[in-house]
Amino acid sequence: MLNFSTSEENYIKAIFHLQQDDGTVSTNELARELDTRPASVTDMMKKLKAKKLLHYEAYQGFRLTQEGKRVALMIIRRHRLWEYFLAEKLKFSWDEVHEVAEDLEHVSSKKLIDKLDEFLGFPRVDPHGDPIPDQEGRIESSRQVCLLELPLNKPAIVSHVSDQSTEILELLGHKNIGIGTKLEIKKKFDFDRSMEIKSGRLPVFTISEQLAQNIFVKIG
Amino acid sequence: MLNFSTSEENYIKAIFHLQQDDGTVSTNELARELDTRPASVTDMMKKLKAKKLLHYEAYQGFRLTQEGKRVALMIIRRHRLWEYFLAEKLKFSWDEVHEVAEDLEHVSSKKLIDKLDEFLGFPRVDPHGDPIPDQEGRIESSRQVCLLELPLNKPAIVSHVSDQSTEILELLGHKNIGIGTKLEIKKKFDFDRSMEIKSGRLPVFTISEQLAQNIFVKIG
DNA sequence: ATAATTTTTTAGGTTTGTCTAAAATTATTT
DNA sequence: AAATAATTTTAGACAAACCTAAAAAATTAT
Repeated sequence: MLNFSTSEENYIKAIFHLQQDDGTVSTNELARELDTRPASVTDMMKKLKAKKLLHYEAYQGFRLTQEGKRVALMIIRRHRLWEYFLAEKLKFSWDEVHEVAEDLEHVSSKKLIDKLDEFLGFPRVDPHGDPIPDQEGRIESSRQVCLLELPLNKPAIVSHVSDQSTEILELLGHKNIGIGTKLEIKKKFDFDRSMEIKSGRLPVFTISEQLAQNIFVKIG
Repeated sequence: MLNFSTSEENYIKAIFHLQQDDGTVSTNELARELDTRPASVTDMMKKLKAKKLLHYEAYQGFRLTQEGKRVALMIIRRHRLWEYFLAEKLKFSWDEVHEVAEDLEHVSSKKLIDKLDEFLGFPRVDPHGDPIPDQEGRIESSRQVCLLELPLNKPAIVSHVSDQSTEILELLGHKNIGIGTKLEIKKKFDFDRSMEIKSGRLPVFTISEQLAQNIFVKIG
């Protein structure tokens, strides 16, 4: 079990997130995601290829090998366990955990992470509703659907918010939507794809297409 | 409040430990402590001087400025809080916590550390008996004494072990000595400065001068 | 006080991870 | 299919943090 630098780990994680299933990732895409330059991406891709973490031929894009995916899942495991710890034990608020976990995830002691997992009671999802990979890298694929696709009047539970910017979190906070919120769609408007939502005993409120796009729910 | 690299932090911490009170630290000393080369030390000393963390003139040795000490105490605070967390919450054994804390201590979110402190109940000493600096960098100076200086038949409590090598920890484990162990010296031999120790209801046992040198105790 | 030794610094090189600018390749338009 | 545009890679630099080997300064011994 090799060890990787913080930088290498950030690249691996970003590729994992960009390549859903078997898609291929482009240099520009990855540069944008990591806020770096395409030339830097190419340099790193060569290094990760040499370490057999990537399938990569010049100009053809890249995707993780099995080994690369395994490494990515371990980084994600660390990240999400720390997020859970920060929210659950240290009482960090939902929107603060990500940044701190970005640092903690690079501390790579396996024993630390497995003992943390045990201490936390083997949680299955992090505070954003994302599943936490187990020691073997296995991940629970929960059948969740984008709020845009949720049928009218079907109760569902918010399980994930894909964008994690301060702006979206502020808006969600204002509308009292968070992971675990139960809601249903009362009306959809074709004109701007906005929708009216009913949640608990709050009065019905409206959300925009852009917002709905970033909210994912689990249906019973 | 500036941020420092892992490497800078390790140098700062090592200097703090080598300069008790107002002593000055030499290039070779520090290189030995950090397992690096004297030339590398000189490079870093220039950098830390430029950042006003060090008093340093070529060939004259160095010591931390007030600001340097403040930074050192914050790193030590992080290190010891994580050690406490690892031992107390994650059930790491005494001799495993140091290595992992070496990594965790470089995650520099102040909020993280203050919340961790609170979560742990504001512990005053880490699992090795070393005091934990508070948010302001204040440290409890407990009046402890080296076992070599403890008078005969005076009960004392083990509060600190200065060497933390696996070898010494193995020996201490074997003799059932740990932080918090109550003991007293029953006999001292001038020939080799070895001593006979009585602890709890165990039979009297002997320890060498080298070992006694590394054990510190608190006297009632 | 001078010579020998030790310590410390300088000079110059390496690796990792980044950058800019230019060249090569691929994709898109006309 | 050729020209234009976009993407990707190469070439060459730079900063951080380390190294070795040689020079400079300080210390110790004669």
